[in-house]
Amino acid sequence: MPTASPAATPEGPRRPASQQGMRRQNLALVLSTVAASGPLSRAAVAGRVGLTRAAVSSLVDELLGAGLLVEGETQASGKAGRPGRALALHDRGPAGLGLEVGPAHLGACVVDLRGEPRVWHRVPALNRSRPAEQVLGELAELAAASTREALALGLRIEGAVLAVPGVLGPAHDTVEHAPNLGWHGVVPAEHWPAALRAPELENEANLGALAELWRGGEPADTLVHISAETGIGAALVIDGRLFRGAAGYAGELGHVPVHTDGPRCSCGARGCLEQYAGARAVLRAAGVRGTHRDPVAALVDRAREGHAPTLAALTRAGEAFGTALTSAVNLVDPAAIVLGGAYTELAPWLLPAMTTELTARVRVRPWDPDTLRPSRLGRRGPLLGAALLTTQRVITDPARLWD
Amino acid sequence: MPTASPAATPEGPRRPASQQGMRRQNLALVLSTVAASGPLSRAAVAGRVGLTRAAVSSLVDELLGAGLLVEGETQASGKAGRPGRALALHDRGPAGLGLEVGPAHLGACVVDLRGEPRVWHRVPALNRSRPAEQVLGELAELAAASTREALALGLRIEGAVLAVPGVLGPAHDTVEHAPNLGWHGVVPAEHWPAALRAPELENEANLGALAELWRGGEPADTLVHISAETGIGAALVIDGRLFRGAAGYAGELGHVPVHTDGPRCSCGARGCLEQYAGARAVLRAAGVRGTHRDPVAALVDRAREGHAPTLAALTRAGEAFGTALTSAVNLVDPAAIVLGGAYTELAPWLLPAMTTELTARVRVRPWDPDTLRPSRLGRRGPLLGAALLTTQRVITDPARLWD
DNA sequence: ACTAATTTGTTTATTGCCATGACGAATAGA
DNA sequence: TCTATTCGTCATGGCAATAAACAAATTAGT
Repeated sequence: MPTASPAATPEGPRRPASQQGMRRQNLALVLSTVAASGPLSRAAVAGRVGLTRAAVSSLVDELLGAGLLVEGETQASGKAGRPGRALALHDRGPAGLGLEVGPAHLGACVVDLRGEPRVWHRVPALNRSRPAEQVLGELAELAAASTREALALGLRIEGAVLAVPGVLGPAHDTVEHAPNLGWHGVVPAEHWPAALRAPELENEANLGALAELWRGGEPADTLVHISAETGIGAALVIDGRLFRGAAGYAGELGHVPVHTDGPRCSCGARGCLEQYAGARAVLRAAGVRGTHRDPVAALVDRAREGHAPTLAALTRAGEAFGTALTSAVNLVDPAAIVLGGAYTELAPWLLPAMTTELTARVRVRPWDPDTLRPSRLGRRGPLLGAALLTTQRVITDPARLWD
Repeated sequence: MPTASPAATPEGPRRPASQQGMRRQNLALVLSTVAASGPLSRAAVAGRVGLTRAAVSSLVDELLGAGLLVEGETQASGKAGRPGRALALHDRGPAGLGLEVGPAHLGACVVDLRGEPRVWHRVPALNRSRPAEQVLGELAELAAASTREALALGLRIEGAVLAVPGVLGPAHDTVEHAPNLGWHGVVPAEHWPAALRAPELENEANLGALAELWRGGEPADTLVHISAETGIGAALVIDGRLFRGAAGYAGELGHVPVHTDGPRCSCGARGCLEQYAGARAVLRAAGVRGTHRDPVAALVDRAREGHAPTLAALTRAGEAFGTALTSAVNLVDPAAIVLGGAYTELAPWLLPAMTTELTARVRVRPWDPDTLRPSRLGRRGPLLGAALLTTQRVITDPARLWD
C-alpha cells in the first residue's frame, strides 16, 4: 500500500499542554469511555477514568450540548442509593460518510457515532469503461442522496472519506494509480461538484484494516489485514494506529519473496507472493479465462463444485501465503491476521494450507492458529472503515467539532 | 527477541489530564527541546514550542533547581536587543548506568544527561565457565565502582539497566534463556547485593537498537537493527519507540524463511535465515573449527587474509540476509536498516551481497541502498543503550525525579 | 555620545479547569 | 418513617498558563 502519510510524524517539538488541551483531552476521555463501555452514569464514568464527579458533570454537559451524548432515563442499579442517569452515544448526532469506487460498483454508507451503519448503498456501475469524471459525478450524486437520507434520520455528516482501490500520492489528494479502475493521476476533488465538499482519500486496504480494528469482533490492536486490490496488500495496524512505514510503503506483502528462484514478477523480482496468490495467478492456474465481472465469485463457484484445478490453485496460493505470512509473523508478531477483501470469501479453501504452513514454519515461538481468521466484515470492510474514520475522529477528539 | 513488554499497552481507559500532568508535560517539552537543539535561551525555547516566555521561565526555574539544566553566560546573538542566557543540559546532574554481561566480558558505563559517556569499563571475564552468581557478583562490584567514579564527576545515578544477551521472562525479571552465558532461569536480582538496587533487565539487541535511534548519527525513527546474539535478532523501532509485537516476539529475523526447502533449523522449520547467516552456520561454512574466544574476530582475520571459504560463506550469508531483509523492507518499510553487534565488523564482506540482493528484489518501490548501513556504535551499542535508557526517560519525563 | 529600537526575562493580574467538600435528590432496606 | 447510600450539582480554592506591562541589556542611527 504505497500511500505516504499526509502528515509526517511530528517527532520534533511537540505542542505545549494548555488548559484547553487538557479540557480537550478529558472530553475525549469521557466520550470514548462511554463509547467503549456502553451506557454509563456520570458517577460510573468518574470512577472509571479517575476524574471527580463534578468534573465529569461539566464535561458531560458540554458533550450533551454538542449532541454527542444523550441522557436516558434513570437506570435502576438494584443497589441502594440514588440511581444514575444513563449516558449513551447519540444516535442522531454527528455521522461519517463513507464512499467507495470499485471496478463494477459504487458504494456509500453513513454510520452514526455508535458505529452503526444507518444508510447503506451499493449500486452496480461499470466504472472501468467510463471516464473518471463521469464515475465521480455519479458517486457525488450517491453521496448527496445518502447525505439527505442521513439528514432525515437526524444525522449530520461531519466528514466524508473515499476508499480508493489503488495508490495515492503523498498529499493524499491524487489517485496515482488504480489499475482496476483504469485511473492514473486522477484528482477526485477536481471532478467533484463545487457545491459539495470533496471527500478525503484513503487507501481501501487501509480502511478495511481499520474497520477490522474498530468493529472486527475480537479486539486486537496490532493486526495484519490482508486484501486483494492492487495486487496483494497487507495493511498494518500497530498499537491501534495505522502504520504506513517510513516512506508509506509498509505492508507490501505481495512482494515478499516466497521462492527465491520463482517466476519473474511484474515488479522485476522473482518468486514474489503475488506470483502464487495474486488474483491473476490464481485465476490462470484455475483455468478461468476471459474477464469475469466478478472473478472471485467465479473462483468460489468452481471451488464449491470441486473443480480440481481451482482447488489445487487455491491450495498452492494458501501455501505461498503461509510462507510469506511466516515472515510477517516472525517480524511483526501481530495479535491477529485477518483475511479481508476478496480473500474472505475464499477463506474456506485458503485457510487449511495457510494454517498448515504457518504451524509448520512458525516454531521459535508459540503459535496460535486462531490468530489467522477471515474477516467478519468481508467486502463491506473498506466502505465501513471509510465511514468510521470520521466518527472515530470525533470520538477521539470531540472538540474538533466546535473549534 | 522474545521479550514481552513489562507494561502492557494501556489501551483501555487512559488517565485523565490534570494540571499537574500539564506541568509535567511542559517540563518535558522544555527539557527535550533544549536536549534536541543545543543551548537555547528561554525566549528561543518559548518561540519554538509555543509557550509564553513567562511560562518557560517558570518551567526553567524548576529544571534549574532540580539540576537538570545549567544557565550559561549571556550569549551574544549579533542582533539588536538584550542577549539571552544560554540554557544547556547539566553535565553534572542525573545519569544513567548501563551494565553488560557477555560470554567473555563484563561492561559498565555511565552517561550524563547529554548522552555523553563519562565512565566506561569493559573487563575480560570468562563468564561461561562460572556460576551466574559469581558473574553477577563481579558485575555488581563493577557497577559500584562505576557509581563511585560517577559520583566523583558530580553525577548521580538515577537508574541502572543490564543488557542481557538472551530471552527475558514476561515480567522482565528473569533471564529465561541465555545460551551464550549458559544461563537458564536466572533471576539477577536474587544474586545482587542487598545494599544496592538491582538493575532493570532489557534485551541486548533492543538496547542496541535504541542506542542507534538516540545516537546513531542519521536520525531515523523507524528502523530495523540487526544483531547476532542468541541467533539473529532484529529489533524494531517504530515511530521512535521500541516495538515488541503483540506477544513480545517481534523481530525474529533469524527465522524468516529464505529457502522453503532449505536445511532444517534448530527451531524445527526449514530454510530459516539462521541456517545461512547465523554465527554457527557461517563459522562452519568458513571452516572455523573449535571454540574461539572471539569467533567474529576469527572470521574477520580470515576474511582480511582473503581466505576463500570464509569469503564465500560471508557472501552466501549476505545473500540470505538480502532475501530475508526484502521481506522486512516490504512489510515494515524502515527508514534505516542497521547492521549492529557482531555484524558491524563483518559489514565490509556482508554488505555487497546484501545490497545486490536487496536492489534486485525490492522493486515495487524506490529503494535507496544507503538505507542499509553498518552501525556507527558497533559492539558498544547495547551498553550505551542500557545507560541511555535511563537518561532518555529523565528527559522525556523529568518530573519522575521528584514525585 | 546619546537616543531609539529591539529583544530578553520578570512581574502582576486574569482566565480556565479541576479538586475539594458540602448539599439536595432519589433510591433500598429496616 | 427513618437511615444509609449513592448520584448529581454548587460554591470555593488552587494551580498553571496567558496577557500585558515593566525593567534590563544590547544594537543601530544620528
